[in-house]
Amino acid sequence: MPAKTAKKPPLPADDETVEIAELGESLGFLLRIAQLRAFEAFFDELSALGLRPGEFTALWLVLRNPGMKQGAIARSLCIKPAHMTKLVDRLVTAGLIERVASPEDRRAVHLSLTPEGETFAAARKDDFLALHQAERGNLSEAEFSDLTRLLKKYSGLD
Amino acid sequence: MPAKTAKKPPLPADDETVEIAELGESLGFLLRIAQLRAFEAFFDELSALGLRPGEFTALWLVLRNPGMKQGAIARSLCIKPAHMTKLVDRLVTAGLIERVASPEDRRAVHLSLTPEGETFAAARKDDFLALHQAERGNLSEAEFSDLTRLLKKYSGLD
DNA sequence: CCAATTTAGTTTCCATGGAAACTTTATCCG
DNA sequence: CGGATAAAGTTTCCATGGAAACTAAATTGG
Repeated sequence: MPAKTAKKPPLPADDETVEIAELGESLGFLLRIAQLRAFEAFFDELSALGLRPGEFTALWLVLRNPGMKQGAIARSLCIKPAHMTKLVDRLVTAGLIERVASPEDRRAVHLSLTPEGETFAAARKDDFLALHQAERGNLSEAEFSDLTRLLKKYSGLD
Repeated sequence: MPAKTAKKPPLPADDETVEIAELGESLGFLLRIAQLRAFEAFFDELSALGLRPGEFTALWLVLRNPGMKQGAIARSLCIKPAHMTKLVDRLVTAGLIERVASPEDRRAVHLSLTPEGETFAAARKDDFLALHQAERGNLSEAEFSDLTRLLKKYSGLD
């Protein structure tokens, strides 16, 4: 049986070692795996919050942009309108944010934190910073900053 | 109406420009946005294929690891067993791969390409390489290679 | 100023993918 | 050997998120 040359030691073919081959250069694949890791970090750190990643992110953005229209928040997070409606519903039900009808445009809705939401965000600020540490994983500070810079450039967020 | 100045200068608050703030340093957020871009690249390039990213990836791995057990493929792609069953079902229905009962372990299933699958993979090899180009997007060769290296390290794929 | 178009958000429906329970087979250990 | 446990896949059910159709309101062109 021909030795299945893996990258490091010339492994004999066992029935578990899979040759990833070109996938190791596939950005789509690597991004998906990396996102799984990042989700793990999120839940390790913030599972006690009762918020999922999307909800947490939206809450944070409302904190930083009080009174912004729902659609503007959704676009900046690349969340589709249909999804945003449901996400905001959950945050409203949780008592963290509120919808305010726009005086100038009666179709539009402005989002802001409730007093409970303010309290919640203030209390969780440290968790958020801890999350950034946890997200770094096994990367050095410099590697982490390279990685975020490259991802921003790739995504067109510069 | 005030001119809506672009992203850079210290903007007065208009009702569309959202302050991303700390999210710009959140790896989870950046990975999600980057993955959306990568999906766009995939569909721009390979939409005519009739395969979704996961199916395409699984097919490629079976091509590179013929006869491997279904579970081993699933683990290496971080696909859960339940999902893998459905994904393989679709590829079998499409006539591209086949399940072969294992002679040593009657619970296990080995996957391999059908002749149609072989033909398909051979014909699409160039598309796969073109996809890698498309995935690079606006990154230079060096940046792309840095990015994939950092993602692999972060994901523990070294 | 009114019809046509566009926009904000919601609703409904569907596809993707995970969790848990289950079936069948293999392994472990007394 | 034979019961307990573990493992490979599958099935069922559920949560997440997108597409399309819809409502209501704003804008635009004639």
